[in-house]
Amino acid sequence: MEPDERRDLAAMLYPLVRALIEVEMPVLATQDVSMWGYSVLAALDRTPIRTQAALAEAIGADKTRIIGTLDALQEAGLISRTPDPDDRRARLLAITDEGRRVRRSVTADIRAREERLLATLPAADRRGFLRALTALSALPPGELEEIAAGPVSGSPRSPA
Amino acid sequence: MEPDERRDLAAMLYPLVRALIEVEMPVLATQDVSMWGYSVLAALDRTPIRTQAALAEAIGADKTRIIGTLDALQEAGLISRTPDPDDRRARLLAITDEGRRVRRSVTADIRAREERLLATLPAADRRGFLRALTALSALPPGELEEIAAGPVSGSPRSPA
DNA sequence: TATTGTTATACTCTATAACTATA
DNA sequence: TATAGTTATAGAGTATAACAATA
Repeated sequence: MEPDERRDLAAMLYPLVRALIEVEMPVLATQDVSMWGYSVLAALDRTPIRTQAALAEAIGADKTRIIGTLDALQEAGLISRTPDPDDRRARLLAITDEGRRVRRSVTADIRAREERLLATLPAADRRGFLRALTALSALPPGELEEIAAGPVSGSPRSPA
Repeated sequence: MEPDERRDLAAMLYPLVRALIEVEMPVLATQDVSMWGYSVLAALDRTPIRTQAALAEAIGADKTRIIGTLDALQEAGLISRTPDPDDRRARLLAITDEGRRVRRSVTADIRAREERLLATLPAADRRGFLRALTALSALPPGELEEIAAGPVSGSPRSPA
């Protein structure tokens, strides 16, 4: 048996995500939200956030990059963005009822499409795939790279 | 039990590929090849290809996009690019011995890093993950999108 | 006329730096 | 002075169109 006759993970995963994004696009279009807009709605549906920078970090984006997205979402009434009375520099971010409705609708549609895909896999592989994916994506930022880099020699504490 | 309490596949996979690419970058740098350069070497190591357009298609790129990559690879002596005597428009593409060496070296290093990552997963999940990933990435282009879109009503043949 | 490879152009996405308003 | 948000600028990556050589 040659168990290692496989392509690199990135080589397999890269086209896969591109295809999955293609799948999501028409769903997002029906509700007039962008990919990042949907990502913001999903994050705020889990919990409100106190600053835009924290939100950007939470969804793996840049604080300058999500501003247009937030403008559009607010304009569409899907999120609220109110200055914090205690610190008027910050903007308190929360999802609205309408935003929640849009988010739930999009998620349900995407989930249905994903399930059709996953249904083509053997049950055991499907379970393992989802469990592995959940575990890997739950790693804190940078942790995956560190594990891949391997164990370091020398004392791990007090570098200077 | 609520088996569906998970995030969207793309939401989990997107940061994962970004992290995996981060992992590959330093490895590629040691051999002075780009991501697309490595992709080309991997494709040509499987089989020589008769035209640049076919190569581009094989690695999911655009024929105009890989030209600079091919220039660099040829310049570095990692591939050969000779006009086809039978059709002087076409360029016969093949990997060189040196290209093969570079490719093998990069793959071995990347594989070692990936294995450290996969070692953090339970064996059953790891197997399922790799099997599912292999199956999904083996789908012909566009097939995944079609499966996700679901069954169509109406006669599937002779659309016009 | 059609095709292969190439070059030129534009468009999208992202990253960096500079600016404002609050603290 | 430091921080949250914003705007402006530039860079990378990608897609589209036009072009030269060959068939």
